[in-house]
Amino acid sequence: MAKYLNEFDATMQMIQGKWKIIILYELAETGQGRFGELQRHIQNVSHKTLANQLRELEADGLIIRHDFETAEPHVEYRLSENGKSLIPILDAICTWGDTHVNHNLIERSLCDE
Amino acid sequence: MAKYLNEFDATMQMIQGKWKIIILYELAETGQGRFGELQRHIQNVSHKTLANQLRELEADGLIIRHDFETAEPHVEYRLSENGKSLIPILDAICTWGDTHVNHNLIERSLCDE
DNA sequence: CTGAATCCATTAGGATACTG
DNA sequence: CAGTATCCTAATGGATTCAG
Repeated sequence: MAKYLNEFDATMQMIQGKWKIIILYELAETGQGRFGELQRHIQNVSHKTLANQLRELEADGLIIRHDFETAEPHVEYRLSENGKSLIPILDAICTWGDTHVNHNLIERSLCDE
Repeated sequence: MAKYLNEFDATMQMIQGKWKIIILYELAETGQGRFGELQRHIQNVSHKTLANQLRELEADGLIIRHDFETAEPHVEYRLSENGKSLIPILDAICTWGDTHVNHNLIERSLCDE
């Protein structure tokens, strides 16, 4: 059962990162997006951080970067097949959180106020 | 689709942490374990870090801590129902990693050597 | 045995400015 | 527009020591 821990860690490395899943979902919904579009849609992400996360996602083979190499810089990102196959996993995590996490959060938020 | 991102983050917070999943799997396999047993079975984890991760898992409701309160300190940890319900998700992540990650890792390890 | 406290190294990520 | 470089802060986790 625990013999796939290396694969677990490798997968976690890929989806850990404050904005990576938001990026993946954004690309899953829109099909593709330019750097500036992503930055506008994903509020509060800094320029540098978005660039970092995109590079890591690309290095991990989850997204594909297409540089049009025109005079006016134009780059588009989209999900790779690997990236697409990850979406159901992300959905499963969201669903688990929705049914198991909320109550904990509510209890805690009462302590915070 | 992306409306559960808060739940995603909350779930990720719970399972991020260098040893948390190893702890969860260990408890899933053995049923329960004492602090010292966990430290022996999980090689390379420091005393403090194991204590930290156990406290966080307990605070998140994924494991249950039972203090026998005997003269000779005796504490056992086991999965809560929430913790058990998370195992299939972890398995799904492992399985995805097994079928999608390995090749990337192999390609990279060639670069490292 | 279990766990808390202190000190320290590493890393992620934000702010900003600069390049092509 | 897209990307890089520098500086800075907060959080993670390891080593060690102390306490019940």
